[in-house]
This record gives sequence, structure tokens and C-alpha cells, in this order.
Amino acid sequence: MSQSDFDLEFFKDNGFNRKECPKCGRAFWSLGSWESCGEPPCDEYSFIGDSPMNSPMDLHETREAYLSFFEENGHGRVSRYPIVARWRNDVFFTQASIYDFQPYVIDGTIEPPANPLTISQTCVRFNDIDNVGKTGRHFTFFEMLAHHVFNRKDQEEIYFKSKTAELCHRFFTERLGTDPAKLRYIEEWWEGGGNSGPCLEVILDGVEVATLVFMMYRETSKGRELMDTQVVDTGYGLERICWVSQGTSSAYEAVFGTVVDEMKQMAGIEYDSRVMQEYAKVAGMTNAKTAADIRKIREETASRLGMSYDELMATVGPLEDVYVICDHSRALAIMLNDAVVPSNVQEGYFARLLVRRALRSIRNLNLKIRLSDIVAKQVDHFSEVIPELRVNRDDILNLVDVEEDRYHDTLSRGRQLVARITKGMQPGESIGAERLIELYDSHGLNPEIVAEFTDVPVDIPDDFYIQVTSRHEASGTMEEDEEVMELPKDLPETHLLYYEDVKESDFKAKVLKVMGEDLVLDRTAFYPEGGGQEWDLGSINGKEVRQVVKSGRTVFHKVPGHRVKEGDMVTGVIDLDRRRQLMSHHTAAHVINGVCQKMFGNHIWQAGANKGVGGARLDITHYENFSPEQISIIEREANRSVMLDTPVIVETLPRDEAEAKYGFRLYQGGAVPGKMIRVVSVPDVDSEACGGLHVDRTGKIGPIRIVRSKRIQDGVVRIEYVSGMAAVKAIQEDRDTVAAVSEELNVPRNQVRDAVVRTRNEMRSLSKELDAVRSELSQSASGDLLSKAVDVDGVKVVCYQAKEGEDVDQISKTLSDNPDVLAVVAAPGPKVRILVSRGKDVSVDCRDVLKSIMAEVGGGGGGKPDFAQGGGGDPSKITDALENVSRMIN
RNA sequence: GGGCCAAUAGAUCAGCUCGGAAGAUCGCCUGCUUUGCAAGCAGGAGGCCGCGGGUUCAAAUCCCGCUUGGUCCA
Repeated sequence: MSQSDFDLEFFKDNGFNRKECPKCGRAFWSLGSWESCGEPPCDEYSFIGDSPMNSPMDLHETREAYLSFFEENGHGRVSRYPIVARWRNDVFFTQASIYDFQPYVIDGTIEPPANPLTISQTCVRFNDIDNVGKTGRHFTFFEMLAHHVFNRKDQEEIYFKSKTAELCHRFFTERLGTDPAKLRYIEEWWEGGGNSGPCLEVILDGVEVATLVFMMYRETSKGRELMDTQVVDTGYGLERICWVSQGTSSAYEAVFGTVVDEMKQMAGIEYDSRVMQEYAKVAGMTNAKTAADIRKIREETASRLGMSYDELMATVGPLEDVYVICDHSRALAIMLNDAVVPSNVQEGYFARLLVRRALRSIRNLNLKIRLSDIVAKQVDHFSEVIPELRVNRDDILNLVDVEEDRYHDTLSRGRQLVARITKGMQPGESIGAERLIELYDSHGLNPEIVAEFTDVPVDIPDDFYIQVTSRHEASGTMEEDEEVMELPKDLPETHLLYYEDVKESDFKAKVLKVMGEDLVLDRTAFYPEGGGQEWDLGSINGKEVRQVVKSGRTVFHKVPGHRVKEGDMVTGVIDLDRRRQLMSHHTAAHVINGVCQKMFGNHIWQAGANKGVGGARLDITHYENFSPEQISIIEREANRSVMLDTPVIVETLPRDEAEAKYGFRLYQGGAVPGKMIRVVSVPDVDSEACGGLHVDRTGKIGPIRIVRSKRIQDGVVRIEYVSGMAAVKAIQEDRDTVAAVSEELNVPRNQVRDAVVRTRNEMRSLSKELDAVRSELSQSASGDLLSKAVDVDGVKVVCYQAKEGEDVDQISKTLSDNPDVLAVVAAPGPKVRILVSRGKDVSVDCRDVLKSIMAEVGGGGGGKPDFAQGGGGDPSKITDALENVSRMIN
């Protein structure tokens, strides 16, 4: 970073002064006579109760003021992108407006939807979640207002640094009526995602309202390189500007509109604006990172107000909960609208986190409401600007309810667990740190909840969450990445014949490259693996093609034993039956996906798919496994769609057009690279970006048969299905199976079920009977044995070598039911097993008896004084050993 | 994607450290008691101890793998 980076004409021509802040040392530009940079901690908020803008605006007004200002200044208005970054696979969520244009706009693959453009982008960030509600300015969900410019290398510059600062300045002064002298622009350097460039932080009355980033460089191992596209990446905090315009004590009061007031009323909260204003100022000064920082803010505020910490918290605590509920419910409304399904992994976990934290706050406030009641308010409040919310309302609220119920299940499990743990504890004992960490980490019970569940004291260490974190670090192990086969790049592009005619089975092509078994041709009709569809099989010059894969734009055919050379002309033949089956499965996947979305709601999204010859599966996001009835309905609706025999439309569109026409639902299969997108549509059912091969009418899918569904992880259900000839085969197999069973049972097929139940019950009672007979046999056997017992010092000693089929355990038990008997029973068979048991009046230790027997036989054993068993050693010695038992006892 | 916890009767769980004949409570069934209900008394049924390997004379128990559920973190 050098000073010249910030020599903006706009600053120089308009008399801005450049100064260095004596506190933080950073340089800043302004029209005022400021000494310091204006940003906390160098300066405090000064807008609270004294807005620098000409009129207070609510959130929607603020957004509109911004977008219309930039629209009037030549920017195209672009609608928001989903909060789940479907077009990227390196991040879960959209965290800034520039994410929308990474990587494809910035790397030049596609053109931006407008240039320059302006947008209000919905974002979520979870790194500051602990500060939400507490600092007056932190949110999980927020909107980033932005104007972006993409200056291409060979094209005329649209605008860059100077005009950016000018537009920003004019927005705050002309449109919002801010005194020009109040704005300060701090020189900074920005780095992120491998890029870097100078940036200006825009400070107004102590709050950073915008950051103007000039993305110019790529950071490479060779150093800093100029990017081909010079990007203006601005970010204005919608919530911050709205807040400043109202000058309320916290951003929450300004942003959440009527929802926050309704909540305060519900919770019966008295609002003390003096306390809250002071609190916000102190919080604004602090870069809160840890729980200790938050505590410091509170202590400082309390001392400024001359209150005790506890007095302050009695006022502030309930409000913080209200703010948390407002923030989390709003984030949930948008996330669930954009098809996040709460779960224990990936995106879903963050939704679960929000639900649980919000519920905890509802609990703190002792409110008797469901979280969905509040989410509904947010949905209604935002429907004005995000119309899909209205369509998805029921789906969103249902997901919240399902998740709330799940949490209650977790809590009631936890309550039992805590009760169990504390039951065995001594008075005065407490639940220690180790226990608490386990309860939280493995059972989802934070220490506060544990304390609620029990009267036993709970020792919560100050660094509780740090200990939890370190536990994760200590046990983390890195696994070796699987070796991925590297295919050579920079090979000629293969011309893809299968997109031209899916029914063409024979083709001629020229061999461009031979690499061992792998052939690269100038053109091919072989479909390589992709989109979950398996590759085509067939032959090239009569030799079997084993595998077909695509790398970049080149198709590789694995043909073991081929005898072709580069330059040869070859003939390829595709196995069309297989191809037809794969196409049927593939189009069926789209149909089932579309049917499920219609049935269950917007949250249904493809999470994975595989289409083989014998069967196929489709993984979709959903919160619970399907019931047999639901499966039947899905199957029926999918087949209805087949019978409508609608044409399947394949079109190749520029990415932006495709997105505009079909929305982001296109990316069911994940992010798709490239400028042009191939879209496969089943009208009224489903449209997806897809490179796979499809039948041209739904009728050609043939019958669709869902084999089963299975919850493969929390939030994802796998539907296994077959279609076309594979479905016919499955139907026939089922018929044959039922026929075979009916023949075996010798009953008509409609009675098979009853017959099986009857047979099973019969088997059960027979087996019971057998047990009873065995037991009776051993009773009578033991009666005989008793009569032959040898009396040793008043103890009747019985030694018995059992015969095949006798139940030794039963015999041993029955014998020792007699109070004065010592029973030694040896099991028949090749393995040694000896049981020693005694009646209740016998004092001999069975283990000693067993030990002396085993000493002779040569094995081991053990047990309790009244029962011992052993085995091992030489079976042939058992008889002798048994004869010696009575002698041993003496 | 990674870590942790769990799986035993219809339900909730004990037993697992330290291997030795599968338990409790509730629920269920039968009978008795009661005008009836709530209940009480007596008796009874109900278990591939998640699955598969291994160690051992012997595994619910120890070891390994898997499956399923829960949970925390990214």
C-alpha cells in the first residue's frame, strides 16, 4: 500500500484533507477539521439520539433509497442471490455481495447481469454469533448494499476509485442529507480470497457505514499480479445506515421494526433508553471477541451509569434475548426460504444452531410461544421485498416447528440423563467441568440448561467453551487425501456427438492421442461419467470399451487391448440398450425431484444422485424419512407425469439468461462451470442445469417404481428407484417371488400374508414347547441323579457327564435347587465345559472344586462361590476327573 | 468433512470398571379384591443384549469393523 493508491481526483478536486490519526496512526481523508479517524476506539458513536441524516428511514426505505440512488446514477439494479451459494462449492453461504460474482464474473467466464450494477445482497455470517444481541450492531443475517463495477482488461474503464468515492459521498450527502464534513475515509489495505487491493473505510459519526474495496491484484506464489478484471467491490451496511438514520440506541431497535416492539410487549419489558444508549456507546467502542470482552463492556457501562453489574443486567438481559430472537428468526426465515434444511451437518447445522439459540432466549424470557410465531412475523415483514417468502411461508414455519420439536426431544433426553447422573451423587458433590463438557459436546446440553435440570451445584469453568474447542483440536486427526488420477490437460476438445443424437449408435472418428489403454478421439458418441449418470459401454474397432471419463473438454476411452495408432480412423459402437436405460433413469430422477418439491415444499433439493443400469438413487434434502404412504404418492405422481407424455426440453443458454428464466433451482446438481448452461426441463415439473442424456418425452421413461427410501443422514433422504425396463424387471421379480412363496405355502397369493403370520406363530409356540420338554427332561434326569448321589460330610455330591441333547445349564440349575447338593455337570461333545453349582446350604466354594477338576483336565475357569464353570484342556480326562470329585472335596 | 456419546423386554433404563446362569420400573395379560373408578394383592407373558468379525474354556461386558440414532465443531 502506498499513498499514491489513494490520490483520488475526487478528494483532491474537492478540497479533502489527508491527515493521520494520532491514536491509531492511519491516514484518512475528510472535508472537516477532524484530528482523529473517527472510528472506535479512537472516537465514540455520536449519532445516537442525534442522527446526521435528514429523516429516519426504516429498513425497506433505506434499501430503496440506496438502490434507487445508484439506479439514477447509471447502475443496473440486480436482485439478490440466494443465501446458500449454490453456484459455488467452496462456501456454504453468501457472506458478501461480491460472492455473487465469484468466480465466473471476475474470471471473465461470464458477463455480470449489469455493469455497473447495484444490489442489496442477503448475507449470513456466523463468526460473531456470540455478539448478536449484546453489542447493538452485530447480526447473523444482514443485507450488504453494494455498487459493483467490473473493468475488463481490453475494454474501456467504466469507473474506478475516484468515481466510487464520489458516488458514495454523494449518496450520503445528497440523498441522505448528511453534512459533507462529517464523512471520513480511512486508507486501508484489503486482502481476501487470494485477491487484494486498496480500500477506503467510510466512517460517519463513529460508525463504519461502508467499505469501498478496489480489487486489483491477485496474490500468487510469484508475488502480486494485476488482475485482468479490475473490480469495484463496495459494501454498505444496510442495517448500519438504517440505524444511523434513526439514531436509536441500538441497530436492533432500528432494524427489526414492529417485530421488536411486539416482542418487548410480549415479554413485558420496560425499555430504559438512557441505559441502552450508554450501553450501545460502550459496546461500539469495544471489539468484542470473547465472553470476557462482553463482560468488560457491561462493567464499563454500569460504572458510567452508576449502577451495579446486576442492576444493569436486569435491564439489559431480557432485551438481549429479545434481540437474539429477532435476529435469529429473521436469519432463519431467509435461510429456510432459500432451502436450508436444519440438520447436524453442513449448512443445516447453522439453521439448527439458530433455532436452538433462539429457543433458549424464548425460554429465558419465559414466553409461552413457538419460535415459528416469531419467524412468521419476520416472513410477513420481509415478504414485501422477498416475494418468495409468501409462497414458502408454510414450508418455512413447518421446518421451524419440526426443529423446535427435535430440540424438545433433545432436552427431555437430557433431563433424564442429568437425573441419572445426579442420582448416584453424594450430598455436597457437584457436577464437574469434565462432565459438563461431555454433556454439552455429546448431548447438546449447555451448562445453563444442566443447572436448570438439577438442584445439584454445577461448577461452570470460565473458559468452558474454550475447553470444548480445545477438546476438538486435541482429538482431530488428519487423514490422507485419496490419490486422484491426474489426466493430462491441454488436449484437444472432443466433439460430443451424443448431444446431437442420443439414438445414434455407430460413429467414425479419428484417433488423436493414444496413452496406453486410453484413447482420445476427435469426436465421440460415448457418454462419459457425469451428473451421476454412468458412462456408456460399447466397442471401438471391435474392442470393448471399459470406461469413459471426461477431463476438461476431452473425453478419454479406456480400451484394453486396442491396436490403434494416432491418426487411425476407428469405428465406435454404443450399447444402446444400456444407454436407453440410463436415460430413463436420468429423466426419472428429474421427475421424482420435481414431484417431491411440489409435494413437500421448496426445501426439497437434490443432494446427490446416481443412475446405473440396474437401479438408480436420488438423494434429496428433507427432514424425515418418507412413510410408505408418502412413497406410494410420490410414485403415483411420478408415473402420472410419465403418462402425460410431455416433451423433455433441452436448451443451451447463457448462464445469466438461464438464471433469469429458471432461477437458482437450476443448480440442483451443484455448481456448474462455464458460460453456456445446458438446461433440461420437464415442463411444469422441473428444470435443471444438466449435462446428462435424457429421453425426449416423459412417456419414454416407462414405468417408475420406487424401491425404498432411506434417511442417509440428518436432513437427507435417499430414494432408490428403477424405471423403464429395469422397473418392468423388478415388477416381474416381485410377481415371481410372491408366486413362489404362495406355492411353497400352498395357499392362494392373496392369503400369503396370513399364512406367513400363522406359520411364524406356530414356530414360536413349537419352540416354546420344545424348551418346556427339555426342561422337564432335565428335571426327571436330575431326580435320577440325585438318587445316585454320594454323601460327603452331609453334602450330596452329584457328578454327571451329560449326554448329547441334554441341557447342561438346566440340569445344573435343577440339581442345585436342592439345598444340600453340590452338582458337577460336564457337557457332552468335543469341547470341554464343566459346570459346578451348589445348593444354598452347601458351604463349599464352587470355584475351588472347579479349580481342582480343571487342574486334572488341563483347562481354565472361574465364577462365583455358588456357581463356577470352566473349559479347555483334554476332554478324554473328564471321566476320571469326575470320579475323583468327592475325593477332592475331602 | 472431523470429533464425541449411545444402541439390553412394548417404553425408560440398570448391568459393562474388574468377562462367569439377562435385571428393575412402567406398560401388557390372567386371577383375586372393590358397587364402580383410581388403585391394591397374587401370578404370568415378553430378549438374536443393533449387525459382523476377533480374543477367551467362557463375551451384553474386552478389541476391531459396520449400521443406526444423538450431539458438538468447521
